[in-house]
Amino acid sequence: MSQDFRPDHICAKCGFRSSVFSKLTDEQLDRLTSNKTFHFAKKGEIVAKQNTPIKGFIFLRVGLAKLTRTNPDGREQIIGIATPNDFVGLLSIFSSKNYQYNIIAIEDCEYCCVDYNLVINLISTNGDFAKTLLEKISQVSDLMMGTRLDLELRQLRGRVAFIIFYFGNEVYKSHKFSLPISRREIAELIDMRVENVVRILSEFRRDNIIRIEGTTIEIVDPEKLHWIKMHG
Amino acid sequence: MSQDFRPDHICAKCGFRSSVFSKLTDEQLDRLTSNKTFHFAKKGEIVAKQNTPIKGFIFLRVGLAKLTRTNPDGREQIIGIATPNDFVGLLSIFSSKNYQYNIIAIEDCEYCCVDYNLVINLISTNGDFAKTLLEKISQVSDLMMGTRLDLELRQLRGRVAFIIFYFGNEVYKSHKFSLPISRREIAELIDMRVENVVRILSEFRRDNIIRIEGTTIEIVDPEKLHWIKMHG
DNA sequence: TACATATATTGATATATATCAGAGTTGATT
DNA sequence: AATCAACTCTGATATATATCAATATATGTA
Repeated sequence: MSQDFRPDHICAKCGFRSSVFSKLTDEQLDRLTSNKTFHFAKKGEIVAKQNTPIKGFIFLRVGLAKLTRTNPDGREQIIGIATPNDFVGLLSIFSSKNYQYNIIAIEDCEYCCVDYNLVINLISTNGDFAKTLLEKISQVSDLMMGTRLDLELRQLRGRVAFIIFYFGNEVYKSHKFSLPISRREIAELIDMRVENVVRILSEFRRDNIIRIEGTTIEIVDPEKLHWIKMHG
Repeated sequence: MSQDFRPDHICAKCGFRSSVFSKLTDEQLDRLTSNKTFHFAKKGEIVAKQNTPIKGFIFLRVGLAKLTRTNPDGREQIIGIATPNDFVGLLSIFSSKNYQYNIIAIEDCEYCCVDYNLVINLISTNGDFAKTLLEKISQVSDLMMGTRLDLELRQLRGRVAFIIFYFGNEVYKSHKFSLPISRREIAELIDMRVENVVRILSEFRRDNIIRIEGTTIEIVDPEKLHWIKMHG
């Protein structure tokens, strides 16, 4: 985890300006800019660790990260994937002094960390900002909960189709993309076993629904994939 | 859903006073009191309906309610149980104009409904209140998400044990209680089939872990139940 | 009371998923 | 080049869960 203050990075010009921080005054935004730190994380590096103190708000600018949870029995669970311009770990940031999840880069990442107390202060002094933040938190948690509930209804084929669809349509917005996570991680993300992930991917390939070359996946038959996602 | 203004119910003396509304001034609390409505809902009655406009913040005072979701394929999913002094439907209230879930009484309920715009106004004008509300929302969503993730890891026996434990320890705080939901509803809550709920309950009874008399359940062997909850 | 309707229960069977075993593949390190 | 570890893949088998069928029990209602 390297750090770089990058004075050239002005929060006002950042992608976040348009969403959560849109209601801040110029003065407040300046304060934000001078109280943030800029970081890099290489693929595999830990951005935040479960059960360690929350230092600040983490905003993912570039790359992908996974949110994971290590269970008492040692089993790893991936809760979700964070994409650029996401608040990460927003869910638990107000309910606990510690991160509830691990945040781990699954692609090389750039992210900002904004001081916790500054944001708390902004909430108290800027009601519109507080409201915008509430909306954002509500959206994030709603989306995550909805995704988990959707997944629970599906059986394995449907879940695998779901996750391929997700990366193709939501993350990379292309029918051909390089899967950023291993088969094991897919299994951890959609609550199944590695062998079955592999098996079903092979099945999809055999049925000409997808093409697989190394880590690259190409969706050949989106309609069939979508059907499986909905009815599999 | 009957309505009753009950002038004798002063928000300042309500259970909520101590949690979310603790940071309000007396004047603000007065405004709250005069802008809330008081309601009853009999067991089975709908308090709020999925995809209908959000009227206000619903605070459950007495009774239990279930949060449900009707899926495209008609399958019903219970997301969670709301207990007295809970905000209900808090998750999506800021992210959508419509309720994302149904709220249905599973016991006779009393609840308050506070005008949406008033709360929004309080957020903008009272930073400490905004912060408290953020914390509460964060807690609620964290708890719900954690519960879903916990359930996903378990197989059927573990899930059934989980839910009996939940009602005994969290809701009724007694080893003997009357189950407020049907077998079907248990199945919808922990994502399994009615027949298997029944089967596993019978199994628990046969193994002298619980006793069943009609809707009444008595936890006879809490240790064994807890073991199954954790390792089943 | 009698009827219709939802719920509860159990057993037999089919299906879905996990587990186990083994072999091929890749990537990093020495 | 050799080695190791993690990942990928496939087949055989065991286990968990869903489905189907049938009956019993409750619950509400005309």
